[in-house]
Amino acid sequence: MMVPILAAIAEHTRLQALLLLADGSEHCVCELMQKLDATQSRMSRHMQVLRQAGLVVDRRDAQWVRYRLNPDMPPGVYAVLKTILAAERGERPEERKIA
Amino acid sequence: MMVPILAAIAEHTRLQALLLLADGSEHCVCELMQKLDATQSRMSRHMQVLRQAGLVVDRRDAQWVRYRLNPDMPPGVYAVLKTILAAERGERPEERKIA
DNA sequence: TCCCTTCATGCGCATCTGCGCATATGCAGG
DNA sequence: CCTGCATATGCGCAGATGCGCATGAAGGGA
Repeated sequence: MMVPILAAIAEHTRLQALLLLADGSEHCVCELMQKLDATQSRMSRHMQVLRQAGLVVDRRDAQWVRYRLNPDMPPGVYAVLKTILAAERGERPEERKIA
Repeated sequence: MMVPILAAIAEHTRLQALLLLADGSEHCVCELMQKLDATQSRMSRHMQVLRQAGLVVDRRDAQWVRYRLNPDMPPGVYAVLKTILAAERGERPEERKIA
């Protein structure tokens, strides 16, 4: 079940976009493409991938499309995303055994 | 930093192999290929990908090569792997906020 | 209605990925 | 040595992926 989700996250621009969206607020494509130095079509397509993976949701707001983390993300997926973003930021995880 | 690691995990056979290795013990390629219904070359190559990603280590033992989880995996990577495997197993994560 | 901004998408291309097939390599036993 | 088992790897191929370019579609304002 996790493979498509992981594949969606396993790309630099998409992971950076998720880091930006992890502040909990909405971000339009134009903001994301500026902050991540991506062309418009590239950014748009990456957001489609994240949307199809169920990681983000979008909302029309006048001529903008606002993206945010999917608030209905399954708990397991949410935990995975949180852990990945923390690791990407270089944060220290809490201790625990693997098995 | 996480993208190459996530890309390594984001493939069905490799994720299943990691689930088997997560019992903490060593497994030879012949065992993995049988349990995962994979051909020999396919299994061998997948294990190379996991090894190059730093997720597993291998050891020669007579004519076998024993694979196990990399005991020197960075804590952040270890936490990510643990969370992904738990999610793949359908386990419930502990609660926490994302940002 | 016309124009501008924002975003999505069809198309073609270069590259990457995963695979099977065949072959090479490493090791043990006779 | 020679044979057999376990594993790695060169090769070529089919499909997937990421990209730029151009265009379409949706909405706002004069």
